[in-house]
Amino acid sequence: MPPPNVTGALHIGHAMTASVEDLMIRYHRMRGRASLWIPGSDHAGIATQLQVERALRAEGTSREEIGREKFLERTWSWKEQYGGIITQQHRRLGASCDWERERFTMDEGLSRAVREAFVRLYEQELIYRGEYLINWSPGLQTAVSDLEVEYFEEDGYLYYFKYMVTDSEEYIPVATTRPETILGDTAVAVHPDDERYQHLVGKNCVVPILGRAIPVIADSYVDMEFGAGALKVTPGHDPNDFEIGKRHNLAIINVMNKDATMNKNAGPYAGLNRFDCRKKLWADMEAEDLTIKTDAHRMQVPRSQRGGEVVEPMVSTQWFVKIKPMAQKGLEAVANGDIKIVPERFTKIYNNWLENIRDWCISRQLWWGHRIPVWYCDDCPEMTVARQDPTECAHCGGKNIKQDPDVLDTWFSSGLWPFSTLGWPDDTPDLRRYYPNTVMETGYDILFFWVARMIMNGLEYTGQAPFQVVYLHGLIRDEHGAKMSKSSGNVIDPLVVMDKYGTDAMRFTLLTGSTPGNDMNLSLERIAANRNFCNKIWNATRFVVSNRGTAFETGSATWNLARLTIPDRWILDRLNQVTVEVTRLLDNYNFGEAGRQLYDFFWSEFADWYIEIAKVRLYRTDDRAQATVRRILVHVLDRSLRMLHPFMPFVTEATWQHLPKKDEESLMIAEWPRESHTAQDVEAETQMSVLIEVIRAIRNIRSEYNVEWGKRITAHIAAGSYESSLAKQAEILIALAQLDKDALLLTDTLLVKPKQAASQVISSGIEIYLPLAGMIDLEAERERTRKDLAQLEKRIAASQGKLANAGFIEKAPPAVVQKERDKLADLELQATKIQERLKELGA
RNA sequence: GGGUGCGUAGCUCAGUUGGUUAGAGCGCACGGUUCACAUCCGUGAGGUCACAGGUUCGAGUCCUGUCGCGCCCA
Repeated sequence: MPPPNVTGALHIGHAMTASVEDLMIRYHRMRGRASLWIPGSDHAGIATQLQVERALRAEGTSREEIGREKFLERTWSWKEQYGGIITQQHRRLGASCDWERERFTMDEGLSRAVREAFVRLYEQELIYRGEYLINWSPGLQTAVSDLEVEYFEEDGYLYYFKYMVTDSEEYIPVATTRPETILGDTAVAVHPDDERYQHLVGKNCVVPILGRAIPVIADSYVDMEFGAGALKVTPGHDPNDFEIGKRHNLAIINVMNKDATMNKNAGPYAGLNRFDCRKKLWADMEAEDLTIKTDAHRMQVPRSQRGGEVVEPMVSTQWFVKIKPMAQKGLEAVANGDIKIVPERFTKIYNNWLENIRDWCISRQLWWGHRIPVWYCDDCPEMTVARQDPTECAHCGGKNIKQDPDVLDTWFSSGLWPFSTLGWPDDTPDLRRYYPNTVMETGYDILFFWVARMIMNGLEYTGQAPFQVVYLHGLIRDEHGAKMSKSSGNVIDPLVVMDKYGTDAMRFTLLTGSTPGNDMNLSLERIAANRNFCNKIWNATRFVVSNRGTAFETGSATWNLARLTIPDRWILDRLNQVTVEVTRLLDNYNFGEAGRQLYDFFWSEFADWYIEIAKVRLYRTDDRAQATVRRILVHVLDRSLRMLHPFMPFVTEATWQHLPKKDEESLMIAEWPRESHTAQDVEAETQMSVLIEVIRAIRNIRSEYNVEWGKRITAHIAAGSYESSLAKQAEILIALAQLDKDALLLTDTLLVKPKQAASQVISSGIEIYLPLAGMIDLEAERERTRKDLAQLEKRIAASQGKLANAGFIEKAPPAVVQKERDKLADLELQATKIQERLKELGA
């Protein structure tokens, strides 16, 4: 289970994650596989620290005031107080994980894993400390990784100004979106092919106001079309400029303090914040006639994912992981099939990210987290990096050592989750048994943050891919596709949903509402519909249980085929098909489709038809027939509940407990239905579809003529070759179509067709006449019949066209051609009957 | 700029390797107090599958392009 933030509250995304994972774990558990699902939470460095700091502020103090030790104590007690909330909420979702193995990223064991990981990487020189341009969050006062920065398109200005060439009246026009960084410029760059400025390359320009001399360089990074066609280079405050600076060996000048005010390098602007400095500097430049113009401009503004303030690229000394070698292994593991990503299209995204990855800045200027296990020595320039806290410098033996004050990125520890939770670095029985894991499931939004890092870490530390399959689910949006956010007030709170509609309804909605990897627009109407489905399950069970009698057992005994009626055979056949289909779909991670098929089967076939048909036999007195139908009702219900259980554990368990059972105690550990290998029962399918069609046709006519449902009516049916098979279902037909038992006329052909009757022809040319005395409007009847005929003729024409096509006959599979021929024959038969009827009606 | 997903009924979405008349839920219309269920039952209306080409005997499904929306990366 992806560890949620320890201080967080359950949101709909967690509910989605838990639902999908619980579905998988329950499914595989029922199939008898060793299934382990480890819950836990991560310490969420920044988020948690911010919350505790807020609490301190409310008390009129601050973390600086109480000091690091007190602050950590305070944070631990915060964790004790609030950390349990989300696990309780997960229990409510029905998450059947292994609660005894619950872990927390700052646990002793997991912390030891972090320490081990860091030291190993350091020893392999995959970890280094360096001064680089990082993303600095002035509000949070810490560095953040590239992934923690989000870019927003915002309106700004493009400022055009003059870079005066030293000792000359000439200038190079330059455009920038951030004039305050002019103060840190160390070059002006032009494109090597740019004829306008070639003669100036090698000369110097003068930094406005400050008067520093900086070189004009040529670099093909410059876009001649953009802005003024030349670029000011500020290696200290822009990532691209930083790269250019490295290429040209430029000086790096940092003009800002850590709180984003200008420092002494900014000369007269020192002390101003970055935005005030921008205004003042520009005004001063205008006064000196160095400005050209300002244009409105849409630009990409980097903002902190947490605090939301503008992130400042700044040069700073931080710890980094040299990620390329690890990324390479991560790419290979997916390329060679050791790891499969579902849906597959995310493989490309994963590859693309790893191919262009940059070193990972792992140090954070926070207190809450795993402290970096590095000690600096006052007596020598060396550092000590150790698994155990050292008391002296490993190099000179000096006692004056100080630990690095920073902590590690939270993802550094959660990236070890697949094995650190199993006891790594120790060689534990759990690690041996359950590592590598089978499936990693999570939202695609943390593919990079977490999944990719787990893969790289797993390969690096254990030499094995940490899991075989990565399944990514989509994100939940509101009913119109907008992101849920507190500010727009469209957040759906899973706790509220569970109160109102029940956990099962919410789970089923989340699981069936979309396809793998695709976002889902969640609406309350849909949840309500699925609550109704829960109700359906409940009531269907009530019906079956109240009718189950006492004298039978469930089980896998084979059926006495000779005793089964067509509807019996049909529902068993359908059950078997659904079992095969649902199992296949679940094995292929098509959870939504599996759920939808179960829904349709249970409601539209089992409840709407089989149960209704079953009543006919249950309410009459033939004991043997009753026993058979009861047995089938229980069987189909039992199998359905088993298959529905991973989707909706509560209602299925509660209902299933009312069914007769042998030695299985709980549905949670009951056996998953096995498919029977008997052949498809085509006969039952055909006869049932005819029966259903006849019933529907009669109901249709009744509805059109507004015949009261209570009124039993006469029917004459010319069923052709279906006469005898339909006759066997007469009782059902009478019950479900509300026919007058004594007036039903069922023959192969009708010698005398009732004139004053509503009629309909259905497939196989079966004719249905309902003599509705005094209700028939012959003109309306002619109209209806004509309409039927017109539709039929359209289909006949289409079918004939197909069969007249030589290419179709030759190239299409024979089965498809035969099917088309059969269809056409049937349509033509129907058309003939309808034409006869029209003649009778005098049209 | 690169990549990727989506565009199917009024709304929210399915549609597995191309092959009956393209489906569901909600909504809508009409009718229902049958002893599981009004959180229900029955019947019905409603779609040029974004657009334009192409491949194919056959395209919602495969290919190319266009338009619109979203996301990721730069």
